[in-house]
Amino acid sequence: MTGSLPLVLSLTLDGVIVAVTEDTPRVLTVRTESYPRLPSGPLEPDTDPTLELAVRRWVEEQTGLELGYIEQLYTFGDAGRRPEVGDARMLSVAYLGLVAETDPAASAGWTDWYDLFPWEDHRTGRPRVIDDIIVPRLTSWVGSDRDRVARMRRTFATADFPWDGVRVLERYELMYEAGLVAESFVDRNLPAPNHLPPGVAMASDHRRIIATAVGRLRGKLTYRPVVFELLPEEFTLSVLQRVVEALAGVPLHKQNFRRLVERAGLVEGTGATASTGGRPAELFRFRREVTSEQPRPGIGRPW
Amino acid sequence: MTGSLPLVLSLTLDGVIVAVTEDTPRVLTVRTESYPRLPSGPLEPDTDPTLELAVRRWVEEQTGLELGYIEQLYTFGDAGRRPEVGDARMLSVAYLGLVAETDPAASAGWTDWYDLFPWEDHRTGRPRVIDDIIVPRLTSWVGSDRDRVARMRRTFATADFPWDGVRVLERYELMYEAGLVAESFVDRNLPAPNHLPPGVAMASDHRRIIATAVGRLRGKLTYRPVVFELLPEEFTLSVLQRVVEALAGVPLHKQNFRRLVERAGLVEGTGATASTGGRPAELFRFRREVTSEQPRPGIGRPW
DNA sequence: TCCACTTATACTCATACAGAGCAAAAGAAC
DNA sequence: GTTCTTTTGCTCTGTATGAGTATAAGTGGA
Repeated sequence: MTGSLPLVLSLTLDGVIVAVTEDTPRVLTVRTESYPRLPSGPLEPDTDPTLELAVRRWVEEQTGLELGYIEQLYTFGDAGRRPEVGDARMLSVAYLGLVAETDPAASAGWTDWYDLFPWEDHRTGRPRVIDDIIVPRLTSWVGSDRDRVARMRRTFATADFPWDGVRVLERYELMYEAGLVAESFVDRNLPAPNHLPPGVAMASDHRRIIATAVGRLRGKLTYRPVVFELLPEEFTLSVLQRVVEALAGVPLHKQNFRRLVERAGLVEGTGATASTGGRPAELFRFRREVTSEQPRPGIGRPW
Repeated sequence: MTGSLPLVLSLTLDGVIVAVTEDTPRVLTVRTESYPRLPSGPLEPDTDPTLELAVRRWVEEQTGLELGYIEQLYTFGDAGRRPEVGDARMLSVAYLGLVAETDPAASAGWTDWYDLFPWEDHRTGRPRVIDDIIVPRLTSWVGSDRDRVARMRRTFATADFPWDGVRVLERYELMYEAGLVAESFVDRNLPAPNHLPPGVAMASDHRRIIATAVGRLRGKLTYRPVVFELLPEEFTLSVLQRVVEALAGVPLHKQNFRRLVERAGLVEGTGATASTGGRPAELFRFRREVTSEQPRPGIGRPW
């Protein structure tokens, strides 16, 4: 037996590619026979000069999309994170990318954030599913464990705690531990029960990775002008607001949002207008110069 | 020749372990014949269940310290990040740990942040080295390149730009590119010139990793109560303030700092006092409960 | 043509909070 | 006691945010 030593360590790159269309944030996924997965593949040590370029390569190969903005998200490397693989130790470095939506190759498609995490969309109020299904089921799992009680309160905003859009991963992990997502069972080779709360499952720990990405992006919105990566060259302030709301998952006060964006010098009017069904709206474009003018541009933290 | 195939991929874990004593933030380093390095070592796929535990293990083996708080920092994996290694592709996952200072084993020691980055300490005003040495040398390297001009302005706060303590990595990278740190030369097997700005060099890209850690920690201070990991059980508000100032690298307004900390409910008095050379100060302790009370505790963002 | 409706935009007001400084309190050193 | 040092309490001001009111400028239908 020559040449094939057992692989003890393998490194995969996962891309969480986000776009927003029709007020819905979506993530790029690859279809499989079972659960959908993120575009991903191993690092080629000899030909991929950087991890980032490797992600770009895999995403393009599997979905046909060329990426613009991209940043490293997290490295996942716990033993048993992919029980389906067995002997090899899987490590994966996940990246977050943002694109203005375009059509991917046929083998790929877009999956709505809020199909993955229905409890995360608070734009039209607190989703019914939280108090109708999730909190009751969590409550019985939590029992009288002080720590679990605190986690539930803080993540799902029970007992007067305010909702914090950034805690996406904490919420997912709580539900995972409590056996409220399909992955809790799949990972242990158990059949998923019938009456789980809604929420599309994904392969491996990809839903967890996406939860990390959603939280990161929501946080970043408030202190870096990343939204503009998701928008066309020109846009109305309402469109901008709706994209931000879609990502943040909460509604924003329209007048104050405008004030914030304009005061921060993030945009400049183009003179042109777009008809909207009501009074026509002025078109704006992102002022790339803010980066070199303002100390830390971003869309404040009203949310 | 049997059994020794070329290693194509190796995974190392690096720990950036921070402590603050005598108003100086320090990072745990291991002495070597040449440049000091971070405690680090490869992942043992069969015995390290998680990356985090592997870091803890390596740090303890090499320095004798047991870690408390720890979080993942970044994964470095560019080809050529360790030119000294040659054929193997090195990947490293860095972690940031915080401890109340104790004595490490003899082979290890503490290195001051501000010996590594003398330009980062603005507690007693803008360091002379910036305008006397760094900015002049950068200016000639920058030339008329628009992008470089903007980077210098934003990172080193020239031309009325405010100083941003978080941009530690950006500053280090600018200096690296401009050939103002020893690593620029070491990495290319060139002898380092004599008249570099002050700043202790480290092995491999470890100074870059520490720069990442410093920036991350400075940022995190403002929205998570992490300082307390570095403090003893009981402390005066002045001690707390000095530790925060040491990390942030900027002076804080004493009265406002107190107001902030107390209003946030981060601490509670113990009744006891400590003599200080002036009026005795009350001793406080961290209120761990804030985590479950406040939505996002931290020490505001006055800095 | 006029009216109802929709969306965009301008402005106001109360409150909270950050930045800055003054002043008193409580000990130590002499 | 007096002086010095550090802690602690409090005030004042400007600015940013949260929330709401009012007006502008289109569309579509009666």
